[in-house]
Amino acid sequence: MYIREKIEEQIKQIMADALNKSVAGGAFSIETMPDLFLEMPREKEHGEYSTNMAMQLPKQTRKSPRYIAEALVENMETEGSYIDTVEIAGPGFINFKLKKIWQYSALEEISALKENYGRSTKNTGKTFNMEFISANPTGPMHMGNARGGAIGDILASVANWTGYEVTREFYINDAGNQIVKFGDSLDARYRQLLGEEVLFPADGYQGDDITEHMKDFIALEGDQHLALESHARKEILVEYALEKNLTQIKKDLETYGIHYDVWFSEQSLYDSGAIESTIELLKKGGFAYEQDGALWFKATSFGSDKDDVLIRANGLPTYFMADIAYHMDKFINRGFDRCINVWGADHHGHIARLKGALTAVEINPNQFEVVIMQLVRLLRNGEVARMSKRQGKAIALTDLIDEVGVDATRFFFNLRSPDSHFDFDLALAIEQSSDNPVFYVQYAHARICSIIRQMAEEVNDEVPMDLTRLIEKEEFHLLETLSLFPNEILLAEERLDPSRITRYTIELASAFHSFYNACHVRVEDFPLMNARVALIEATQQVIQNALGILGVTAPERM
RNA sequence: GCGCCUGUAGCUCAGUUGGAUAGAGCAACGGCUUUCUAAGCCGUGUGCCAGAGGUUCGAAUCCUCUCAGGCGCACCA
Repeated sequence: MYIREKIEEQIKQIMADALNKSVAGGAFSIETMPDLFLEMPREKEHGEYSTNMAMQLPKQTRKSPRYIAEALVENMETEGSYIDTVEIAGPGFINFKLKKIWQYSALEEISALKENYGRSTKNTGKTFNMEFISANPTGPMHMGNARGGAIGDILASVANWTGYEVTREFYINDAGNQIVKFGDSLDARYRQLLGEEVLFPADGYQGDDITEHMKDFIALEGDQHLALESHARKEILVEYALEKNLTQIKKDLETYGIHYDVWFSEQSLYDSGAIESTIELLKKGGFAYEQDGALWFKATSFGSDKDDVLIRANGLPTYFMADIAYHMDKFINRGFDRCINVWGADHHGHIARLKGALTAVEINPNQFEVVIMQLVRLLRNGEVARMSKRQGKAIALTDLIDEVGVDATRFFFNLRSPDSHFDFDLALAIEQSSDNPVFYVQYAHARICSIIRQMAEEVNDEVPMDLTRLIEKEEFHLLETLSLFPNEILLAEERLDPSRITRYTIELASAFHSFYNACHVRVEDFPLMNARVALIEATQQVIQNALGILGVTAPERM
């Protein structure tokens, strides 16, 4: 348990005791317990913690907030606790100021836990499935996948730091309509390249990669497949190109710093019979019915405004159908406690129906959550450019990484909360200026490493370090920021918002840079110097841990 | 028409799930280096929190409506 949690628990206990004593002493009477809620006031003068408990009670006690607060404070036993002073302020806040030693405890925790500082056991023993990107394997990864990749991968790390056993998973849409289109497109290019006059399908994939695949394929196998019946030929072409694409996708994502534990094939759901058994289950439960030759799911029974097709009149299951079977596999066959998906905003309409379907097959829909990210808008020369794989104008993920670098790409795509609409200004991202906050954070880290290198010979172990010598306001601010790291990870997990970690690194770097400009580490006074060395080592450690979660490197020199 | 997301400083965004005087970065201006990395630090402004009602001790935050932008509303995914 970290120092902040210890203190918070202690204060809550003291609050509860004071409440009981006040009631026992006849100051007022209550019917229901108020929330023992602590907040961290923005203003320094209001102390480290504050509670609005007294303001929750006037209604049931018929006393004024200030009267209640005074009674509570009078009955507070703070002896031997971290609390230094208790004050009543404003309309009835009770503010707690702490003894400064608590911040030195935070520093000691970091020195002791090192690369594990920030980890917690909140979710130990539970499993967490993180599915993200899951793009059609019909072409290379593009910039639109970069945001989902960063969010999903970092959220997975965050979950792991809170104790979850995490599985990163990519769902390969290697079945269904898109694959049919893919096959049609490949086939058309194949035949065109071999001199046949064929019309390219209007809704086909027009990207150069399709043509490239077929050039390579022809170089390997010639025109021997022209004679085949079209269906059989497409199957061969798809198998060839899919394999190529997947290999490339895996390679590109590894470059981007993403490693998946599971690559789950949609086709395997058909092969294993999972689709069929899911259909049977839905039918048996009375959640599926036939109409117009199709099989429908009664989504309206679960709050949707219309039902959805499970199996088309042509006999082919829909993507929705496969998705139900897929999530049953996650929850029932593999027993995940929690499954999180990252989806683009254009898919938000699917959440309700999939949750409905999960409810139908007796899975608690609250175990399934979707992080909706707003789509990336690409700005080129101030103009909005749409990204579309079909038009072949998408900027490839690899191109983006080549130009901007992995660190900046991941950092930038996780800088804002998934909810926020995001403009990716190509010119700005390519420009490696100080506008890019990743440099700011890395610079802080490199700066510390540089000092530590130079201090290595000078640290005097004979003289004990004295942490209580750290008294400058910049030192306290840095200590306080360091102590917030475990909190930030828990908040990022609770709110499924990994961007908090990125913003935290900026805050921490800022606190360090301020310290650096105000205080010298290399001073004559050895106890102070050793304490400051401990402080910057802790800072270095936390920056390293935080950047590690982000998948961004922490350079020792810049 | 219906649903979801968004609307906060000139720009990009935070805002601890309802708290006290609404904050950062960028941009603008002015300062800081005989000493550990100036890719840094310090200082100076700006707000009808889109708008109107409501809920209560208290609202950027919750509810209703209006306006603006994005995304959905397929036997596509």
